[in-house]
Amino acid sequence: MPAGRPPTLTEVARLAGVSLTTASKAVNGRDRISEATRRRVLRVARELSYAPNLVAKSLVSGRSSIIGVLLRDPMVHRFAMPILIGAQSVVEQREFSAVVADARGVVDRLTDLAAVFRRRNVDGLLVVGDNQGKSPSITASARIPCVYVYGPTTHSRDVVHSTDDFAGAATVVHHLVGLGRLRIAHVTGPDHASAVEQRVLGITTHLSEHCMRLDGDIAYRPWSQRWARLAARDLLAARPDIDAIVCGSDQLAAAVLETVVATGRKVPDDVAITGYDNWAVFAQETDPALTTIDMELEHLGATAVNDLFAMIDGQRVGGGTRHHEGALVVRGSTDPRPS
Amino acid sequence: MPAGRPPTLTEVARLAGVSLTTASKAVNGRDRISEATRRRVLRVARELSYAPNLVAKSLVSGRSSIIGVLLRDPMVHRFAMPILIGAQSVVEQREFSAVVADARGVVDRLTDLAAVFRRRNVDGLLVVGDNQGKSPSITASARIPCVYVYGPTTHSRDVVHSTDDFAGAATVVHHLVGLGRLRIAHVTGPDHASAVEQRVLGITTHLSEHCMRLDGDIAYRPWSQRWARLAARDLLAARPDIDAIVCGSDQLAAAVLETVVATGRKVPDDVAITGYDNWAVFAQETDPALTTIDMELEHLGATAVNDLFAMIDGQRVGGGTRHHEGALVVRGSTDPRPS
DNA sequence: GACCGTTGCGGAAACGTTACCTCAACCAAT
DNA sequence: ATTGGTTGAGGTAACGTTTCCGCAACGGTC
Repeated sequence: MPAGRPPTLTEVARLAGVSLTTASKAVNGRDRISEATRRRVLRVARELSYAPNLVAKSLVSGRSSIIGVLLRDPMVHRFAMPILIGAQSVVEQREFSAVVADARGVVDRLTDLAAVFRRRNVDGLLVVGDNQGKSPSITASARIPCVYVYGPTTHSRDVVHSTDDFAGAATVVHHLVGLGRLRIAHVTGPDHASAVEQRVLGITTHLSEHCMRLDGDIAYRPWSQRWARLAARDLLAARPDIDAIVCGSDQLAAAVLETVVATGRKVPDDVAITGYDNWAVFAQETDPALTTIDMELEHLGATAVNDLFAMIDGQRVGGGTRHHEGALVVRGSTDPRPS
Repeated sequence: MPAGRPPTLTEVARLAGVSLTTASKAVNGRDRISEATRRRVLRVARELSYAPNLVAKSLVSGRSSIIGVLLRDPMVHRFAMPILIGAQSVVEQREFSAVVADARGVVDRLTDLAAVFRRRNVDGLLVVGDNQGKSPSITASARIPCVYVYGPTTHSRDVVHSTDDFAGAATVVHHLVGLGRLRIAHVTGPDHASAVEQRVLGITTHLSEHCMRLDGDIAYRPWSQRWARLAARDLLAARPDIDAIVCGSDQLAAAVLETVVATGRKVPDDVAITGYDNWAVFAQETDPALTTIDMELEHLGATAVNDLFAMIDGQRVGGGTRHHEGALVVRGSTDPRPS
């Protein structure tokens, strides 16, 4: 029954017998309007199922209630999506929309994409980076509020929300030490990745507080089960009395666990194993399931966008990096209790 | 050095000594303007690094050069992201942008989100569904071009781009039969999923063309390695002479392969194993790696958006479902040649 | 009772752009 | 030389809002 074209505020005003200005005040909750008139206008608006043309609104106000989301590298599918979902939920609460683009790993494109978004009057930019290395700061060239998530930038005063890899890894070690594990080894990703580095630091720092150290050399490997299996085999050969293996990801941990079990050792009785990421298809599918760190990426995305909105609302938001600890998820690979 | 506010076309016109209208013609490549004037205007535009205000443009033209992307259920992370990437690349080529929202599995929200997008003047809608079941058609209520991807809708005349699960599964079987496999079993996902159903149909149809049939009962299981391991164990016990196992996903196949190898059988010599999805973290990490079907989701997304643009451009696009076959990727789990 | 502040409402401008129309100048054909 | 079509250019309306300002009515205060 509604006409082909959606109703305009002018039509609402005419039907309600008021001026365009008054109708605008009514629907926007402005003052200088009587309660009776407001109700009358709102009733007509509802009848026509009027909805403001956000484009026009944006033009006159200079604010679009759209934020731009820039994905540096969609290769990190698995991590970008939860962040996006978390961000999206906040965006929606605020009755904003999110336009999304990805730079396909070409960092220079971030600046170009930001420029396009600016022509669309976006009110802010969320840049989803990469915890393996730094993303270029586009804050200066963008001239609108920018928040970075899941990865550092080249500019230290940028507002960055990152996972706390140091603390996460330390938590894992704390858990293992609490269980009485003494000979702990580490199998992880490539050593040039900053997340890997931070986690190693977290592990070694925490261990040395207990006057302990990692057993054997740290196995820096590609993020691959194939390599993890080899690493585990080598490790068990070199250090047959190992009693815990901290892995840099659930993907690695799944392969390590499989290999350890294949040697006849019991998990967790003989060797406890931990992962990182709480990636369900790995963490919940091994036998026993993996103790791991959930980085709470949805929450990370949501928090980052909240900061972005604060900046959009004109509040002063201090620069620097916010670290999100994430949560330890204890499962059978370290804890023998039935889960 | 540019001023705080981006330059407007009016400013370009004034500096170039022409009227606003003429400047508009120049930058938009309209006719009724001399080549000399156009060049002069363009030069000034470049100097000021003028870029049209897309919001204003959208308001007057009624077209925003934005498309809306609706995710029915972000749970299917793994599949939605490549589709999004593929879609995005076409969107970008056309100098469009994409606004994204997800319905978090609540299908009714699709309609609401579509309404919000319409207030933003989006020129079309891409609905990313789910190959497990039907998504509600929002074509009628949206009143703008709609294309659905990765999952059927409730309305048969909708433009839908889907993976061809029937053909994909048939291709796999064809490959196995060509390798001389005679006793083929099937381990797959839950039987209420339409993709599962189609694949089973593809398998059985193709087999019966060769006067063959599946060996043993089809194992319908959750999408889980845990269940796949059990299924494989049962299968090998019931049919110890099986020589091929077709799996409904790489995730299942990885667990099945692991279990088969654990019984001392050689893959592919004794038992060939196939997956589905070409999900790298599974398909390329087993030993040997998995022969599988790559659904080419990026291409699927791109093709769907191309159709959407055709509709936006006013071309008539016939309703119905387009099936994308995907590609067979042969690896060591079926083919003994070194890869 | 004159004055002033408040309240309710509407007129008009502004946002930056495109589309439509008009107008003058020019060239070619009658 | 008049006509008629084409070309380059500009004036103006329109898109749907919000915001600024003005105006009338009203109530209270000295």
